[in-house]
Amino acid sequence: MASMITIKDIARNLNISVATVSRALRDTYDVNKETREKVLQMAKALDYKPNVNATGLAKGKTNNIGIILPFVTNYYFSTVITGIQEVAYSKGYNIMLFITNDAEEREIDITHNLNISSFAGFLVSSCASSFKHFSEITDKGIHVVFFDRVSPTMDTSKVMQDDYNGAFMATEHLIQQGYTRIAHLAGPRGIAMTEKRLKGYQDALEKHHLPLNEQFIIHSGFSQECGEADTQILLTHKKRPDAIFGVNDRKAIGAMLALKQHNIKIGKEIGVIGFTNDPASALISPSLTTVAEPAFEIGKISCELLLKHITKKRFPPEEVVLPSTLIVRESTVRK
Amino acid sequence: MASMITIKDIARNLNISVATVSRALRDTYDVNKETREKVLQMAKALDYKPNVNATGLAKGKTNNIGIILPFVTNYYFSTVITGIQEVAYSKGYNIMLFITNDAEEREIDITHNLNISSFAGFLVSSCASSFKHFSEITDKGIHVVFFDRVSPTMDTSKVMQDDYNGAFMATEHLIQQGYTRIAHLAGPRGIAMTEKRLKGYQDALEKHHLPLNEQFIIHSGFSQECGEADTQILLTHKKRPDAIFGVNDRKAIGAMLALKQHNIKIGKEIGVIGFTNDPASALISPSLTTVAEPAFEIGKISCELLLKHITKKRFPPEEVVLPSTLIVRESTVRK
DNA sequence: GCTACTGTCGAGAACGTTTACGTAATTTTT
DNA sequence: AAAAATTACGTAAACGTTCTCGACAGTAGC
Repeated sequence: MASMITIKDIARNLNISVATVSRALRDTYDVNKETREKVLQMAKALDYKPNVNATGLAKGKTNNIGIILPFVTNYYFSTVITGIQEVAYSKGYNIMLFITNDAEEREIDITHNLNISSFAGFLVSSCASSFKHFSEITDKGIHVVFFDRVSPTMDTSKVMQDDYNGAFMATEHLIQQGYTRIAHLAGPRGIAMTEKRLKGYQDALEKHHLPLNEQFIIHSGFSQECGEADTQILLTHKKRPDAIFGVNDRKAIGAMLALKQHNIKIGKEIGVIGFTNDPASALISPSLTTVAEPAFEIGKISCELLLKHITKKRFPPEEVVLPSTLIVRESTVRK
Repeated sequence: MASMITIKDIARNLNISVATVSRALRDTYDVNKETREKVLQMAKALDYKPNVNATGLAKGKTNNIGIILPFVTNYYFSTVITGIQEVAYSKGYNIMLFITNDAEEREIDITHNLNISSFAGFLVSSCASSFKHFSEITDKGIHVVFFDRVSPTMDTSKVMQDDYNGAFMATEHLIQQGYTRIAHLAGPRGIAMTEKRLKGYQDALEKHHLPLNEQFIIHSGFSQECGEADTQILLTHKKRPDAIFGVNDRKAIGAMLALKQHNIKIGKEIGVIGFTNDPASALISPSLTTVAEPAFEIGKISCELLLKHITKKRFPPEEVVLPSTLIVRESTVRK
């Protein structure tokens, strides 16, 4: 246990009280600028760093923000984290990372084991179907901002990409390319994001008077393996789809792998489109058409909103929907 | 400020002292098992969660481990984090994330602004050339374990993949495939990892009596863009290389993109090999031969070592080198 | 010369825990 | 039956801050 420099050391060296040192270090009021100078100088000389535990205890709040999300090993979430970290760092907040592995029990376990009062707030992308464990947090006055996989019911700020319009654009793009039998590899049921993308897909079909084939909609997890397996199922139908819209790039890439196994020409025979703009989508061949999500922006804005909730007394919840943009590549060109 | 349940509430409800409650909650000694039962029951009933700031203050230590690394948006680091998080979570430790953006000043800034005594230890992959800011941490008795980009001089535990043998294997594989003019897209100078992979490359050439061409070794950053730019330079040489060994997959992928621009057949005309086994390496076409790093294992073992340092009084530093394995794909097959 | 400020500072309680020490009650030893 | 040891618990200090009260100058107003 290294004996750290404390406020007392500064006080003793300067022959003043700890109260004055504390004020000099933080406020500017009620302290002579000369003594303030001396304190700051001494603090620097001794390389004083405030003890965050003591500060947290005394003030009843900290500079920690907790991030709770399913994974960190994918482009979208890791980029969101980078965005969050960018603003958190610049404002002097530290981030604490909690990974749920996309398992609801783990998510609940994490929130229940947490001493939530030692957090300034939480940024979360939930994999749960119920949000009770989060309302327990907001009930105690700790702010939560959701991103991506948001709670449809809770009255908090939420930040997300435009899932509905992105899916609509994706589907409409396929239609405009001449595909008519469009399947959708959807996400797990009950997640708002899944439903919005599904709705965008359905509405685009309806707008263009294309029939809605229930067999062409398969719900499963978000992984590449799910996309691959689901596509194998789609290919068993007597009347195959001629295009596949993946709820995300990984499922779309899984679909492409399955198609390649069957020697089906991607684009020409069956079009494929994804969602995310994972760097891999540009590298795979044929390159994958996709809908880009502004992941970094989402992280940045989520964190900014959370900090506003933390610092402003009354700041009403906001819902921010960031535009998604279509990126056309090779996997949806017909000729 | 939500009034949280404290140890005092339990004590008052049970008509006992806070000391007894504290002991009942933590130790088993010096407390009757009946009262202990009652305390645990009451704690559960009140949904008591210990205040980590108070505990940290009183005990002079915490359960926070800090992770300091260059990026989070790539396969390797995000997988390492997942490994770290796996063991940290199971042992009740929380992880605090610091991203340096691969900038030395930022790394130094982070360590200097930290109240390091509020951490149990640090897990770091450094982008710095000097390690003074880390020895300042270990000098205060806080443990640091390096992974991947380790300090060559500091006496701490270190965990890394076998960079030398991996690079040696990669180069030898190219030689065995019949490539003779092998270039190396190296990492930044001064980083131990860069030097080890470079040495493996050089030694493999030497073993097989191939000339070492200084023009075929280019040092630059770790990004895909660097790999692409460096390859453009390589292609201007009168006598081009017939194979390229990238210090990591991203640079190798950058090389592939450059080669594609020149309509050079990858594999047949110029072989390409990477290092990491980024998922993208399997998706790009032709698929990229690479040397796989056990990223998850590295995270897991790093964290385990750190926890041993934290919990055991005298636990001497260990250096763990995990084997790298060659994964042969299409980018290095000649015919 | 008296009151009323204003500016600067210190004393001390408080935040929620842990822990060294003391003590009373009980049990064991002799 | 007295002495010693053990068990179970409480008291209070400590951890490093913050913050509410004053205290005490000095200044200004009358």
